[in-house]
Amino acid sequence: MTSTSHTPRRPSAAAGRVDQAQMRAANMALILRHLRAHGGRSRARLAAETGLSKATMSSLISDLAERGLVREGQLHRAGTVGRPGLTVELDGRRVCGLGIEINVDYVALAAVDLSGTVIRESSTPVDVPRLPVDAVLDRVATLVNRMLDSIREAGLIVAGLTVSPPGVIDYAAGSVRFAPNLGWRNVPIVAELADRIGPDVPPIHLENDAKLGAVAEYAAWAPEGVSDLLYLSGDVGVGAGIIAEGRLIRGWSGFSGEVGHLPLDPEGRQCGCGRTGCWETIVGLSALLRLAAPEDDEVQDPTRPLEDRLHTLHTRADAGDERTLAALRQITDDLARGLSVLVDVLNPEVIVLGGYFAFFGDYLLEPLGAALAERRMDEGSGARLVVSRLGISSTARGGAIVALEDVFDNPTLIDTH
Amino acid sequence: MTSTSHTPRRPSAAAGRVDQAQMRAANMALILRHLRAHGGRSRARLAAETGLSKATMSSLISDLAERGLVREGQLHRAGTVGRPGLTVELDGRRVCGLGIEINVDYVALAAVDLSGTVIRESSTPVDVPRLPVDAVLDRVATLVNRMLDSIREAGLIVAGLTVSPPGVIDYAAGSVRFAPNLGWRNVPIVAELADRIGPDVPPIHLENDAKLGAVAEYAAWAPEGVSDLLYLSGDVGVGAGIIAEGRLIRGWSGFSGEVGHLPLDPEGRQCGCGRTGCWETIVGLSALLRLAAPEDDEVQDPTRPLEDRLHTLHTRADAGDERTLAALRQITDDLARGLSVLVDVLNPEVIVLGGYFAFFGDYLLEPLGAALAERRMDEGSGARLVVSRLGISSTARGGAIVALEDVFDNPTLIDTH
DNA sequence: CAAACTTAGTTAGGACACTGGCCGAACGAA
DNA sequence: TTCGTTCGGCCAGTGTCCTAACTAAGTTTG
Repeated sequence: MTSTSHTPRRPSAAAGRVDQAQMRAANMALILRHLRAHGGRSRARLAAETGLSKATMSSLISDLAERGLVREGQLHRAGTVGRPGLTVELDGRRVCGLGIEINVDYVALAAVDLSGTVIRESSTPVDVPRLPVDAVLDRVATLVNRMLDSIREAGLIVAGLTVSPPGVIDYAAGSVRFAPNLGWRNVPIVAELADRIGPDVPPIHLENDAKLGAVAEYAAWAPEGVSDLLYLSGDVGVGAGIIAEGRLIRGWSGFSGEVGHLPLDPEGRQCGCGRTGCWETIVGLSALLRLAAPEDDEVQDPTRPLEDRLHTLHTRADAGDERTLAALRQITDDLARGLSVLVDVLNPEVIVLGGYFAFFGDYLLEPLGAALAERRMDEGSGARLVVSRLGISSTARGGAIVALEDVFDNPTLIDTH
Repeated sequence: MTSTSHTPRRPSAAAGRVDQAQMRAANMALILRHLRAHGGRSRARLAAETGLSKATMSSLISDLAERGLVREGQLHRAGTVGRPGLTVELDGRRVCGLGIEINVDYVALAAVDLSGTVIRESSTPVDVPRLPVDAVLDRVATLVNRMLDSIREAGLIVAGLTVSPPGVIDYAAGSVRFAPNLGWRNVPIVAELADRIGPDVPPIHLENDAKLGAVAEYAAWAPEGVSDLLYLSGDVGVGAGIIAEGRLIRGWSGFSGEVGHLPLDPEGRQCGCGRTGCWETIVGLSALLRLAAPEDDEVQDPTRPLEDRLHTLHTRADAGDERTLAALRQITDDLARGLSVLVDVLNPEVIVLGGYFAFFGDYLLEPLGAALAERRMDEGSGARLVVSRLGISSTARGGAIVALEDVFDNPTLIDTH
């Protein structure tokens, strides 16, 4: 259990073998997922809905209860007649996952328990680019250890950690290949953190922010039956997370959804990546600020907190400031062009806008939706466009969920009390 | 077994339940896939490689052999000492799948057996747009019935059919929603064909051509460990098929990979779809012909067979004709722009060019590869660019493979001899 | 040339997971 | 109070995979 796992899962022959233990684990997993998707219900109803027999259901539920993953709730009157059942529901008091977002000027942590409740959350200002890598890792490890202690004191097991650095990840090596905004290059973050976290290191996963955003949003949409979702994170950089048929699509080497550098700007501005015409040069945060205000305007002052600056812009838009509104219109147009590409390629059912796009959702959503609808080739090809409700914490939250996913895949990973 | 299944598989709670029969079926499926991916080998080696015990392997193999899915081959000397093992390999003499491509001017059929061998192939000229829908369906059914009879006479079971119309599909209804080049609208093709094929109708699947091309190509690449592949079909229309982590990505309603209408033409030509600037207006077959020759040139003569016209163009290019070469260069540039979008979004390991792109592979491949490599953000983000070797039959072949996939998913669908 | 060794495949016994039927418990309705 | 319904537990039965021992068929060694 102290092994660090950071490689993306690949289909492999050995993994496919099924024996009785795995059969039982798979059925236990089925019950957990069913409870997560549809909420608490009686054993009898679970049996009917999953197709398992009542006897098996009783056995599996008592097994899950011994592991502290489910608990019995109140009596529940299903119909009008007959003996009422005892509600079985996910028990959040035993297991949680922990997500760690390392960003340019802060480190955010979020712990989510098995029932999906955020039980711990923290955000700590850290000037990452100015500090040596070692110092940052020490700082992160301290924050993580503190939270681990607090969680464990409360009697919970941490099923896993997910670290999310803002940059290009080498999954196989468990390292950050390149994080321009941090000034990091080839940092073996998984091994370094594992060394600094002790003595019991939960498995450490590594994933990028847009993918984790997609996971966090998908957790909210899955109960409604959505299985194809696209998450678009709007920050200085722009990235997408893709969920297809309920699974996170990572691509061959984890670079799926790198949409910030799609060549979509006909005027071909210079991008930080060295190429020209990248999408994020026209819809990224810098583009909004540049379009909405002159260089010496307060919203372009990097010493002011970003949230305040966005708030200022939003207030101006609300007051009818023409330049701000024009900037938002421009962003909308350019966003629509890129989104229409993503819709054509991926055909998602739901598109979730995150980051600063979410902040300006009231201005972007409607015209964007109209622009997309206009391009619709056919009923069914259009997507529902919504705004993230998770805010800044979506990355850390998604990380926690990814870590928990291991338990939902195989509940027997958690030992009996 | 006579039910027609055409809906895309969706994750569902009931499907997840595992019992002992499914455990055995899953292990049998594992063996079949392992044999398909790695070729014939002894029971002992299969046991070691899959993780199953030798005893279980013996039992499963004899079960599979009774169903006619595997057979014993020659003695195979693994090491130097010890008893030599008997090779177990896929047996193609019992089961096959049948793919049916309905195109504008022909209907192509391909039957592929369990071992991946194409055992029947046919292509029949049919002037689909000129004929009433009923007449076309009658004609298709006749062709299918004839091939079914021939296959069944040879003692094979047809595990399933896959029909591929060139148009927008309604999976849920099993119908062709709109096929502009055929003049079809709302044709319930699955039900109509099921009625006309008798008396034993295998399950009928429905899938579009680019997706089937991807499936057919993936079948060739999977043994090399590729699990993320993009297939790009180049015809008058342009479409993509996406394989991610070994699975065909259909999108929410089956419209994934509709890349022909990506807004990538800065000059914004009018497209048949009603919008402007669609990718296929600059890289589709019509664009090549328009760029390479004047309107009254023989290559633009629709009465000549397409293959001849392409051949003419290729000969001209070989002879150094400047206009043809310039056209190919232009196509290359525009193709690269779109492909780079797809690479950024999907991060495939392999990109397979099909259709007319494959025909001009010797001119397109190298400059395209260079253009993509130039845009590479990082090692690992680049994709291998190759040309399809399957040619025109890839759609029908992919259809046959899709039908066979049911057997690879659950070998117990095939009864004992 | 025969005994020892090595590897392949089969057989027997055991552990274990799901099923199905039966039973008591708990409740509403008559 | 009695009947019918539903919930959940219990137990025997079936079937799967696993381990271990065994037979089979070669090679190597003395």
